[in-house]
Amino acid sequence: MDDATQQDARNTEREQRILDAALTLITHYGYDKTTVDDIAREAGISKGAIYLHFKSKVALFEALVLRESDLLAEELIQRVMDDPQGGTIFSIFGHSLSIFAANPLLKALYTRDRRILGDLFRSISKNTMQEQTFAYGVEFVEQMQAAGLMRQDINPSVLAYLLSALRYGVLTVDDAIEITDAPPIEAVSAVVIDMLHRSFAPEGGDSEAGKQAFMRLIEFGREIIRQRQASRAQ
Amino acid sequence: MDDATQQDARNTEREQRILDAALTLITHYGYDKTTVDDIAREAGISKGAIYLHFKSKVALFEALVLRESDLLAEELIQRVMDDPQGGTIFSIFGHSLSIFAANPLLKALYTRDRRILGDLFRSISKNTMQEQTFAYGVEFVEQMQAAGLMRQDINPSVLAYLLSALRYGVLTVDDAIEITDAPPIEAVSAVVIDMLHRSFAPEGGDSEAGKQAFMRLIEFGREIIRQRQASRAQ
DNA sequence: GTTTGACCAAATTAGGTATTTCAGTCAATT
DNA sequence: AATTGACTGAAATACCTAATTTGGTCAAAC
Repeated sequence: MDDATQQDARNTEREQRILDAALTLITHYGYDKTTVDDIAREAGISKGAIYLHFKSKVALFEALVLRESDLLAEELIQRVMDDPQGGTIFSIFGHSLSIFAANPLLKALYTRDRRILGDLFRSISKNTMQEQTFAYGVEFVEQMQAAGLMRQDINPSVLAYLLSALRYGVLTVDDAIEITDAPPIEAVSAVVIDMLHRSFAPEGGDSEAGKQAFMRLIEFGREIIRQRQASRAQ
Repeated sequence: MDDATQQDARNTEREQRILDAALTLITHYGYDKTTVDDIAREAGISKGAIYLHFKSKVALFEALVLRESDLLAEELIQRVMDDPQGGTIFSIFGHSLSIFAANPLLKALYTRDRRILGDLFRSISKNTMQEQTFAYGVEFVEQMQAAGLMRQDINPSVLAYLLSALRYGVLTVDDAIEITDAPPIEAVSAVVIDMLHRSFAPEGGDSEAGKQAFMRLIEFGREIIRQRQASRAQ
C-alpha cells in the first residue's frame, strides 16, 4: 500500500467518524441544536477539519443521508435474500418497515419529523426526502402490477396510497396515540407481510415470471446503489 | 306544544346554531384563533348569550366534540347496517375511516392536530381524545377475538397496533408525504375492508355466533350513545 | 325574563434592543 | 502539507415594555 492510498484510507476513515458523530448528535438533539463544533468535538477533531471534508453543514447532512440510505438499501437486500419466505415485493415492504423503524435518521426524514430535522423541514423539498426513502408511489405500483408481482384488479393509486399510509402509520402512530406496550416492530412487520400477501399477491401463486421480475427488481436496486456510490466518489 | 316545551325547543335550536358556528370556525381557523365573540357573531347572537348555554369556551368545545362524536357513531351504525356486505367488524373499521376522514374536528382530535387544537393539544390528555374517537386498543381486539369476529391465532397487541397504525396513517399521510392525485377515501376504505377481511377474518366464513356477536357490538354502541345523551340532558 | 355589549383583569402579542450563538474563514501552528 | 482554533458577520435568541386581545361578568336595555 503506497503513501497516497494509505492517506486516502485515513481520510475516508475520518470522514466516516465525522458522519458517525453527526448521526449520534443529530438523531439525539436534532439538526438545529447540533453545532458543527459539537460534531467536531464528538469526532475528536477541530471544526476547521470538518470543512476539509464537507463544504457546509448542509452538505455534511446530505452526505450522511446518502450514506445511511445506501447502508439501508444494502441491508434491506441482504435481509430479503436471507429470508426463506422473502421472494415477494411484500417482504421487501415489510423488511423495509423494520429497518426504517430502527434507523432514526431516515425515519425522521421519511416522516418529516420537525423535532429532528429542525429548519431543514422547510428547506428540503418533499420530493428530495422521498427519493432517499424508497417511496411507494403510483408509478411503482403500476410497474409491480405490470410485472405480475401485485394483483392487477386493484386501482394502483388506491394501492399506492394504502401502502404509503400503512408505512407512515406504523412509523408514527406511537407519537400521536397512546399505545400501551407496543409490540416489537419485527412482529408487526411479519403480520404486515402476511396481510399484504393474502390481499394483494396475484392469484395463482408465484409464477416463474414473477420470480424473475422480483430478481430484476433486486438487481435494479443494487444498480442504483452502485451508481450513487460511483457518482459520489467521482 | 305548551310554552315551556316551545321555549325548550328554541333553546336547543340556538345551542345547535352555536355549535355549528364553532365547528365552522374552529375547523377553519383553529381553536386558538377562534374567539368566543367570533362564534357569537357567526351564530348571530351576542357573546353574553353564549354563556347562557356554556359555562366556558372549553366547555363549549367539549360539548361540540360530544355532539360530533355522537353524530358520527350514529352515522357509522347507519352505514354499516345499510351496507349489504356490512356485517363484519372490518366493515365497521372501514366505514369509520371514511366518516372520520370527512369530519375535520374528530379527525383533528384523533390525530392530535396542533393546527386545529392549538393550546388544547397540551391540556387534553391522550386518553380523553381516544375515548371520544373509538380507538382500537388491545382489549377491544381481544374481545373481538373471543367473540369469534377476528382470527385468534394473531397476537392481539400486534393486531391492535396494526389497526391503529393503519387508521392513523390513512388519516394523516397526506400531511407529510407528497401524494399525487390522492384517491377518494371511499375507494381506500373499500380496499382496506377487503384486505382486513381476507387477512383477519376467522377461517370458515361467518358463523351464526359471529353474526350475533356483531349485532351485540352494534347494540352496545347504541347503548353507549343513549347513555351519553341521557347524562348530558341530565 | 331575555339578551346585550361595555367593561375588566389576565394573558397574549408586538416591537424593539441587547446579547449570545454559530457557520464558515484563514492566519498561525504543528 | 495538514490541522487548528481565534475571529467575524449574520442570524437567532433572550429580554423587556407597551399595546392589544380576549375569556368571562353583569348592570342596563329590551
